[in-house]
Amino acid sequence: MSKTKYIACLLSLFRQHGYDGATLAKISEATGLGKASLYHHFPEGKDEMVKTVLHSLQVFMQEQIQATLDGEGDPLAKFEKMCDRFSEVYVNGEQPCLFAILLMGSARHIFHDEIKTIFENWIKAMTRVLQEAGLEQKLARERAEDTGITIQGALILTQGLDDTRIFQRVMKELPQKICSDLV
Amino acid sequence: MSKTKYIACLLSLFRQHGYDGATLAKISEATGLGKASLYHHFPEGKDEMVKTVLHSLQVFMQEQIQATLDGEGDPLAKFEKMCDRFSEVYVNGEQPCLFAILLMGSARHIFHDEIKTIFENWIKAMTRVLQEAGLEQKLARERAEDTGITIQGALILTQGLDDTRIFQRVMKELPQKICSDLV
DNA sequence: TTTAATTTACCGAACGTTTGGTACAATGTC
DNA sequence: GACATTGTACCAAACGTTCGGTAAATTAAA
Repeated sequence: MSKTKYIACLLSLFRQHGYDGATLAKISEATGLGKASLYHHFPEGKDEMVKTVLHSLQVFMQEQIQATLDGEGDPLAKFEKMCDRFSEVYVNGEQPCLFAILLMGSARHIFHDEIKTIFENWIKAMTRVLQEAGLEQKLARERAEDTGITIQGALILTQGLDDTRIFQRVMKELPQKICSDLV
Repeated sequence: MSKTKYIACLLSLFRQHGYDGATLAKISEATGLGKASLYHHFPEGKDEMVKTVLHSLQVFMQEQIQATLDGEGDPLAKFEKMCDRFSEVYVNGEQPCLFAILLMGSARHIFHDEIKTIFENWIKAMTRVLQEAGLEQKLARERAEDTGITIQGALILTQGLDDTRIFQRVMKELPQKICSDLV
């Protein structure tokens, strides 16, 4: 199994069980790797596994989300593509967000800086789109924040009410809502 | 120390450290009770502690939030009062939401039903207000959901970006946003 | 009103289990 | 032969939980 496969496996485990819940025993079983092998690939242990997963998510955000936002096309099309990507990632709200899981977990302080950077870059990319579309700096930033808030909140409520229709509805309406008053 | 004090102490601990992070050792230290004594007050252990805290939060939601929404006054005033209560509870976004913490944690399945009920009752109460204000059933329900989404999302983003101004801004704007087109 | 019985609140010490992590020899691969 | 990879065995520390038992308050019986 390749390193990429291991990372995908780890991401799945951490999303399912959280940081504390994803024990080395479970990780060992899911990857098919013994403990010794896990420590061969991730010498610094569990924290390194999480950081590796976070790094791969940072790359995903850069290559898939920010690239889309910074690329060609009208704002509406960009946000629609962004929402499509997130719908895939979160499987229509069925799966939670690893960032939220880590932020709400016992090890939040260990990974906070990485997550903060990822969030900040994401919000900034959205802000840029809205500024280019004619929105004043402050308003653009606020609307970008509101977009992030909506997606994260929809994931929480979808989990809480156990109803993926909520996430699906929100993601369908979101691009229009962001761009409704743009020129 | 009274049972009420213990519950407040437990709530604080679970919000700070999460379900797994709040170990019996920490709980023992924070409450001043020995581990064995904790099992006198909560015979079923840690899970019972969480369930007791959840029950107290359910009471809070009923007496403070739903009572406000079901009471007298215009919709805007009701939602303003609701947002004020949440601003207190979450200390302007500095503190996370226990529901989100539990939903994102390893023990989510244990407490999911309780949280679902609390969420559902909250959303329903908001829906009622918006229906009485003239909104059609489906639209009222969706706007109530969006309100819950906004609050939960604001808490996540505030934690992630480590900036309480986000939560404060959102909570200030939210009541107007909900009621802007009501008769 | 004293005394006996019971309940309530509490705790130190230990339980068995699981945790993340390590040492090292064995195996595969170039 | 050299080096990456892995299985086996092991560890100390921490986990939630339970045990046996004490001190004080409450209730019942005399």
